[in-house]
Amino acid sequence: MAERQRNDEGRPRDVLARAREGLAERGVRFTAARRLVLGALQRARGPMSAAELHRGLRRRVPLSSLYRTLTGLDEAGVLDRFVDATGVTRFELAEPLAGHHHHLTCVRCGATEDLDLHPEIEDRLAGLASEAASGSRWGVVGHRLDLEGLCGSCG
Amino acid sequence: MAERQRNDEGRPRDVLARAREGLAERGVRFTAARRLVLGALQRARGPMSAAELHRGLRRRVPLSSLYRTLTGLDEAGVLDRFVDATGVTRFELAEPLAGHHHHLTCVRCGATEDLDLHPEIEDRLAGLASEAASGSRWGVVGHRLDLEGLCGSCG
DNA sequence: TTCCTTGCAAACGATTTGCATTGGA
DNA sequence: TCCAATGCAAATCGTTTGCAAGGAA
Repeated sequence: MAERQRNDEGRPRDVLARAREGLAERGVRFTAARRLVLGALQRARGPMSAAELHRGLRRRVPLSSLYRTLTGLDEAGVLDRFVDATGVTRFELAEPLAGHHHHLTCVRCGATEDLDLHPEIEDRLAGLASEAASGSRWGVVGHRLDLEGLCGSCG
Repeated sequence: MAERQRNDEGRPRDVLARAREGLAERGVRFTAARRLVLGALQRARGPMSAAELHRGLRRRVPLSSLYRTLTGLDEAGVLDRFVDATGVTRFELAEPLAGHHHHLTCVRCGATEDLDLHPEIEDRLAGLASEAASGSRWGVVGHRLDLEGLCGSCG
């Protein structure tokens, strides 16, 4: 349950390779800071905030630079970002790299872990979501199912 | 699809009555400002931000007071709050008052509309969520399914 | 009187930006 | 050489808080 191997593209080599490509295409350099961030996100058990990354990285990268690094990776399509239940932005490897998954989030502190659903459950969910979307007047581009609970420290 | 009549407790009278009770129990007064906010939320088609309420209210209530009002109503159990995709906090009548529902949110501007699912879909979703939760090591207290799309203005 | 509630201004925390400087292809 | 990347400080934005003044029970 600790291992992370959602699909073949989730392997480290591919992540770096894809990242390098995506960045190159946009004329964005593949610098040490960006490599560090990608490494940290690969190792993480869930999406991380800028502050968490800032604490975690070996080489000290100023917060403002970190934000710029994250924005660059995001725009290059290598990262996804979303705002967690406490209002802070969290980053993770983009879905094509990390694989489709969901989140388990702590309603009290915002801690967030990845959650892989059984493929059969995932299928049923996709069905539900599209049924639900069919009635709507907006152009629906996706869905998001998060389970909310209390993490180890807050529980 | 435009009407809002999720369950019997969603009726205006009950909202005010329940609010009055909840507030009284906590020694919180049922002031004009609080009544105004509840009225606005009842009329809304979806959860509102403090800024939106601030613009919308007839009597001009300073933002800081508005936040305090909202916090009071939240603590009295009359309101629910959550952080939207753009990081701003949105408020809506609490689930026991407004009925269980989901949201359709604009990934670009954060605009959020209520979305009522067909009861049968809702049942299937609840089943899925509990199956998904059963594998987790956290104490799961709920789930949240949001559909993401582009609203009328952003589409 | 006794608390709760207001207003206003100042404080906060997360994130962004301006600008001068450094560094890599 | 040149343009992107960096550091640092200052600015933003949504939200919260301190404090003195106003109001209702």
